[in-house]
Amino acid sequence: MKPRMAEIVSRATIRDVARVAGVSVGSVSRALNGGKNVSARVARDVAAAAEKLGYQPDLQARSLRTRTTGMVGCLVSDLANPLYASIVQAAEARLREAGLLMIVGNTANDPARERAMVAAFRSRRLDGMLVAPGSDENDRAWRELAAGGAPVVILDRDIPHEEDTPWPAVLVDHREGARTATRYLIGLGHRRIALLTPGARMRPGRERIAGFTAAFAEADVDPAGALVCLQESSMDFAQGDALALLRRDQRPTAIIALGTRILAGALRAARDLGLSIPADLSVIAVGDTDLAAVHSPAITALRWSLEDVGRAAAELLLQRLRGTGEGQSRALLPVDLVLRESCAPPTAT
Amino acid sequence: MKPRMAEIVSRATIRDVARVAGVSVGSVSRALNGGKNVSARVARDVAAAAEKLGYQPDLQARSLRTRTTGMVGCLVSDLANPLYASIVQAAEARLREAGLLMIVGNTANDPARERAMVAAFRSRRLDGMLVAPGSDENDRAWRELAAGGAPVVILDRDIPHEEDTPWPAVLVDHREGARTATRYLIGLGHRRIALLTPGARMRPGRERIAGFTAAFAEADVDPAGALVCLQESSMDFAQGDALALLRRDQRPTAIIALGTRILAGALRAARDLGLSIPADLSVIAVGDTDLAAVHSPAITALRWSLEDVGRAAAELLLQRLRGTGEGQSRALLPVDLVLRESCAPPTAT
DNA sequence: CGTTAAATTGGAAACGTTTCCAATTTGCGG
DNA sequence: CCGCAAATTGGAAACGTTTCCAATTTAACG
Repeated sequence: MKPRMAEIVSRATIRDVARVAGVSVGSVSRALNGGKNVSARVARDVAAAAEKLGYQPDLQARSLRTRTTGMVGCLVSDLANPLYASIVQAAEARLREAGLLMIVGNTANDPARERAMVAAFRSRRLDGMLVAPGSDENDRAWRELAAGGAPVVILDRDIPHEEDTPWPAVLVDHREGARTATRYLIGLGHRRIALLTPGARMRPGRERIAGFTAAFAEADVDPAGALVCLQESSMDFAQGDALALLRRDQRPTAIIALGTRILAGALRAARDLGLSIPADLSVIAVGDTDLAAVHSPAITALRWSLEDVGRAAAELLLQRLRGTGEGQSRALLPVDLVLRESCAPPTAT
Repeated sequence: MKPRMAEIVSRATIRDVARVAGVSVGSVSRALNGGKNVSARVARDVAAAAEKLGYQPDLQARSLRTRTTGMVGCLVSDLANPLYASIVQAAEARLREAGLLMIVGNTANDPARERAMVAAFRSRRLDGMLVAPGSDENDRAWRELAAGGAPVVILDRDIPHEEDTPWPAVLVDHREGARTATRYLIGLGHRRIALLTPGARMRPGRERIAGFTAAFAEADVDPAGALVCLQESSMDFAQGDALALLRRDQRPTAIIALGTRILAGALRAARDLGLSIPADLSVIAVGDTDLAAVHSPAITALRWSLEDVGRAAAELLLQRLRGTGEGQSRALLPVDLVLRESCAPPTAT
């Protein structure tokens, strides 16, 4: 049954183009894609016919034949978190540039969801994946991932690998960042510093703790002053903990707090106790959020480029997809300390 | 060439399952999908074979046959903006629940990109789309969109429509929100109020301005006191404008400021001028961001549920996809005023 | 002009499904 | 046990591409 009326929505296929151009479908395909081995006459006629019919190839069908979908998946635990959102955005930008579409999935740190999404990605034959697993623990999902054959790039996580070939990954140097921040505070004279960060379950937290304690060790300061407080990433929770912390006899004179929620909780706790920043309490934010930049006083912060993370991840993935020379398989991005108004030497107590 | 070695990554196809189960491919398909018209024996054998081979159907191939991809597109102008990120996240959650994958695209308000993405979505035969265009102006992209035949849901925009059938859309009642906030300030005694919001180019801005002026009109207050300041969404810019505004002879005694950046600019300007909040200046935030909640004093804010927007949009789209009864085609979500500490009667000047 | 190599072309076979259709089997009532 | 309807089954035709292969045309060269 040939298309009859304009109202029929069914779109022009390559066969229609072939008919109109008076050539074979094979020639149309060659003319439109390769451009190689096709005479000027055919090229012209095919172009005209395609134009006339408004032909757009069905990429779905092409995928079936070429075994490549032009789509990559991206799995994060919390899309609404500006941290991830910026990374995803940057990666999407780079991938789109390369003609790829990005499929997002929110895992909410739920391993079951992670597995389900990985399965969905595999079933849809996605060309590759960007993933930021909710935990470093060895999840069945990541074995399946490896089994799939599609290249995978890990975002700021340490996924256990079997042989001596680590996963391609984009990492942020949280350890060095935390070390710098801590050293800075110690240099100002602080001896009791609290680090408020979520889970040691994941690489960023672990690295930060390592850097934090390393700074104490190398400055030869009593390590008892290094207070590591593991947090859930909720504002109320952080506020409660921070309150308890600041009410102690020997309260910390400085706080290093992650992200937006925990930082916010710490700031509120300080306010509730009438502690002024930086006179009574120094504060460093981990992650340069709007909140840190805009707060009064402006909060000194550890900053790394989320755009770079996303872009680097996309780049790494593209490299794998093209299979060109492998290049290097990991990127380690630097963390800077941007000095603002929230740190000062501790007042003698 | 049959698969020979385990190392060959090529996956089991339906034909392999058929061979192992000793039935035809048609039966396998029926057994695995419909389940209807299939004998117990075949069902058992097929299930066993599929299990044994680790068969997973190629959804790409299925799409070709069924003319449905199980994927929907989502186009926003700024994924990194928490406003959009939360909406996208909520929509993704609902869609995944329904077994659909979501493809995201960042348009950066660039009409060319919007068109390109729409074309890409069409070529990939996506089942539907969620879009938040960068402007309400009638863009060629939206005509193509309509032409595609796939259902489209608009996020908080007014896209011109031709006949009397408006686009399905999820809208937020910014007008009523702005009206409530303004009325509240007028009730406190304010007579000169500034509204800092970006572009009247898009529905939210337009609606806010309408609600703002409506509140002045209905309270019978001199409309000259309603100062609408159109803003770019940049902190520095907002700060400069706010400074100029607050240095006027008859400076506003209250400010309604959008989002994070503009609000931040306004707050900084107030601080620079030594105006204390709320004694010298009342402030209302449009959008309940972390900044508003955490600032000292905490900022009274207009709040609406981004999750609801995303979920409603997904729901509307699913409804269309299922073609069930059409239901209603637009949702209007409420805006609340959450009272905090940043508003007070103006001091006599 | 004749011969051979190179370039172009048409036709058909994939890719992995679903679904139609005809053929076969099963079930049931008499 | 027969006949007929219903249920099940196998085979093949799509879906819209790309790509292989053989056949044809064009080009090149002596």
